[in-house]
Amino acid sequence: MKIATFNINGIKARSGALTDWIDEAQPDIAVLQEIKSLDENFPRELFEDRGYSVETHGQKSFNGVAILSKLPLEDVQRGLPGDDSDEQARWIEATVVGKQAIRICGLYLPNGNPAPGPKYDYKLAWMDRLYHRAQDLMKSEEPALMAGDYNIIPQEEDAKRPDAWRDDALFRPESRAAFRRIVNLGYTDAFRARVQGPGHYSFWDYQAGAWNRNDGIRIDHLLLNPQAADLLLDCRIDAESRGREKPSDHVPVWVELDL
DNA sequence: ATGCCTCCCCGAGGGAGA
Repeated sequence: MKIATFNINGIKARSGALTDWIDEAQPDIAVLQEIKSLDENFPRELFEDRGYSVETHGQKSFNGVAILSKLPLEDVQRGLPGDDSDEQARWIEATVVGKQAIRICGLYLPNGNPAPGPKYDYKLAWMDRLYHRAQDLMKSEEPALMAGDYNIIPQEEDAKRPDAWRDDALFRPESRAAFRRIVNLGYTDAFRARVQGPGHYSFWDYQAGAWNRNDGIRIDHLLLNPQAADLLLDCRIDAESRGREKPSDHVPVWVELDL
């Protein structure tokens, strides 16, 4: 089973690039971030016509996440637990049953810039809530995966120019420590379980020819709990899609699981 | 890079992204 994450930077602007990618990559499941759309405005028929079930958690203009799945999506939950006053649409999860069941979580972690400041405080508070959800998924002892735009550069090797990101909310020590605190519960960064070394990125800025200079960062991740990591067959970044017409600034990252 | 694009709002130009 192929499970992908893709920050599409607006469903309205990306419907063509997204359906092209889906038709070629044929993911069984795709979690999407930054749909920037209300649920009622999401063009679900584009995906239903291709055989996908569609669940969205959108908001007007900003953020918004979705799950597409060729198998039924069960027990759908919207919103990350831990703060009922949080109105930003950044979390959706559902269960999919293949050879066995897996809990699929799609997330759009706050950017957090400028740091320090209230947006950075929100990022770290959100990551604390994520830690608690990750803890519960660990306790379940059932396969679970948390995939999305983490807005975290885990290590220096995950940026072409780490010094340019030193004071950025994506790379500050507190951000990386909060990410490691979650990983250290026992999660596997699927990409790093399959590919080592520098030069592998999932985001390139639209500005200053970042793509042409391969000036990227790796911030889109799939974290697997131990029961899901047992099933890991492969993990890849579809970097090539960044060079196409009207691309997102992120590219898809996917795992193949023995499910 | 306190911002070189691109997205969204809609019908100008500002906020947000990373």
